Amino acid sequence: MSLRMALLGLLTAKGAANGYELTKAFGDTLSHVWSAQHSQVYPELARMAEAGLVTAEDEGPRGRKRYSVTEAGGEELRRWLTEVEPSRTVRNEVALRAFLLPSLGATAAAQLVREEEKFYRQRAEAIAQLRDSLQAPDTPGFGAYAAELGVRLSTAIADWAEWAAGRLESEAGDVREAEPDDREHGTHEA
Amino acid sequence: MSLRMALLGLLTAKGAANGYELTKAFGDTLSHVWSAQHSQVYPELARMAEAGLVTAEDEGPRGRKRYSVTEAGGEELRRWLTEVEPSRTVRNEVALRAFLLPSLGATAAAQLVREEEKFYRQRAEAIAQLRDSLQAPDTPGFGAYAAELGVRLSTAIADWAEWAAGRLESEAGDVREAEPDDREHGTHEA
DNA sequence: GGATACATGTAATGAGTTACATGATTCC
DNA sequence: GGAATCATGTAACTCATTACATGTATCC
Repeated sequence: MSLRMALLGLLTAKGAANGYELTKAFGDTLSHVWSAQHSQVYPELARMAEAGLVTAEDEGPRGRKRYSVTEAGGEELRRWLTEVEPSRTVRNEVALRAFLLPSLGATAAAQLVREEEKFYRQRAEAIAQLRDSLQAPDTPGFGAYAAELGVRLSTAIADWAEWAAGRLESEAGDVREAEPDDREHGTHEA
Repeated sequence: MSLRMALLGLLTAKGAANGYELTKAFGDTLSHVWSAQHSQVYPELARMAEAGLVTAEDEGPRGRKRYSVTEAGGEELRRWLTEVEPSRTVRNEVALRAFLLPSLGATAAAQLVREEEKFYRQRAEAIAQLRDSLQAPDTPGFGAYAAELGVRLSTAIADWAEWAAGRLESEAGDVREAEPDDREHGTHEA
């Protein structure tokens, strides 16, 4: 249902739009929230029209179709938000990779998380910019709350990666230090 | 591939295990990282055995099968971690609902995010407890990095919800204040 | 003997990705 | 006239959920 709700929300926020425009939104503004390809969007819009949640106003310039939310569509969105229990299923590849880190050596693992840090630091900045550009204009608040959440989540991942990298690097250092050295015969052990 | 890698990782961490045990791990320790049902786990293990990533030692007490990672399996896990670009696709229902919030009134929206805050505050605490229980024992570090990330992400969501609720509540208050009052004709406007 | 947990599967359906396919308009 | 962008679809496949189906060991 989430894709359907995302589409209803987008149409509520932007007014009428066609599938192409909605698909683009999943590629830019909505990319840190939800994603979908056009091959998923077009059939879903057709099903939604059949269910009476949107109306299709056929045939603009090229074979395009302009969709708008119906009253039933708005109602359905409100119902979903307030009455349907959010899906709490987690399927987080970053976290999965974090879980698997110990199967790598400390050095390789540290390198990996350093890259994660860089990526999410950049993403946080990009979303922050988007959020700030969202201040006054068109739609009342749409995107602002999501952008704020995006910034906080990306920052949290980057901070975690920084912490993990530090830990792994010191671990790698310890191992190196603890290794026997040919030129010296240390008397203390780890 | 993620499910496959999660299974390889679990088997690396725990040593040999059967599908039932692995499925349970997705329900508790791994639930904030990745999830899967037994109907997905059993066929995947069979495919992995066929691909030579794990070996199945048939027939324990009840028709059970004990799986272990092969050398090829370990190699495949390392290869995936270091050479395969992580999937950055975001499909986050919390963020989606955040995006859709403005389609609700401020009061209803505030109530919703207060519930989110409560939920994620509790989740953060639960994972923190798991993390702390993970200190010394069995597997070297498995789970510790993921748990730390889980705590940070859950806390970030709870903090965001707290912030959003505050904002929405003051918005709701402003609206109420700005409304004309019968007993008084206010001279100042919002 | 009955409930609960252990243990493994398959089938139908839905959600999502990648690839195939087509055509119109606009900009240069 | 050719490239880029607009615009919409379908087909094959993979991944995930829900429901159906079956049987064993253990605890009380």
